[in-house]
Amino acid sequence: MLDPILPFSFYQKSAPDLAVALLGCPMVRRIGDQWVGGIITETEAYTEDDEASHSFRGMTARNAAMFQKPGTLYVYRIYGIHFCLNISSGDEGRGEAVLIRSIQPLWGIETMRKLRLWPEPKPIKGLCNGPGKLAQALAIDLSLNGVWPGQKSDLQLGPATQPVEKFSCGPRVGITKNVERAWRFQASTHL
DNA sequence: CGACCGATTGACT
DNA sequence: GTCAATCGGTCGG
Repeated sequence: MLDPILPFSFYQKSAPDLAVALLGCPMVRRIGDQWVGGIITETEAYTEDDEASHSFRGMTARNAAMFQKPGTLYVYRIYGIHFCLNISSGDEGRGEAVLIRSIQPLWGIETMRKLRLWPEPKPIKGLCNGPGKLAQALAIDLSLNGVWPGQKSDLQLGPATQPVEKFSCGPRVGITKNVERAWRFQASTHL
């Protein structure tokens, strides 16, 4: 587990600001009595006025967590087979969130490898570098949807030990609307 | 109610 | 480069 964890006030930022602030932060997930995870390296921001966002057409049963208090986890199923992890941002009642796209795996790599069904040794690089892969490696599913990542939670985030000084912006991946909005953020240094 | 599509991935040509 | 896997939201009849 992490100590300290990110406080509520950390999440009280606009989605793009939070997306940048989360770069370099550790994220861990409890698997049995073990904690696995790594450092966040890539994020994307989504807001209510954004056609590419699930919250664009208002609150539904699926996206309700986006409108809950900052920090609340929003997990949804994509293409019927994968899960994506998001973190609610902005004020409560606003449908904003940050998609966690990639982490640098650091802790419990063997456990994550098993969860990803990797019998053979492969480059660690491909273990968590994508929202679906990340969710599989950390066993993220709908049981985490709506959860606030606190001290007692099975998923926790902490302040960056070594803040990210350089990052790049670019178009978000896999969307067809608002493609000109460069709200994908990637840490430049591999930490 | 049915058709279509999506904040993805991995296997295959 | 193409394509299937397969769930739930959205839109049209």
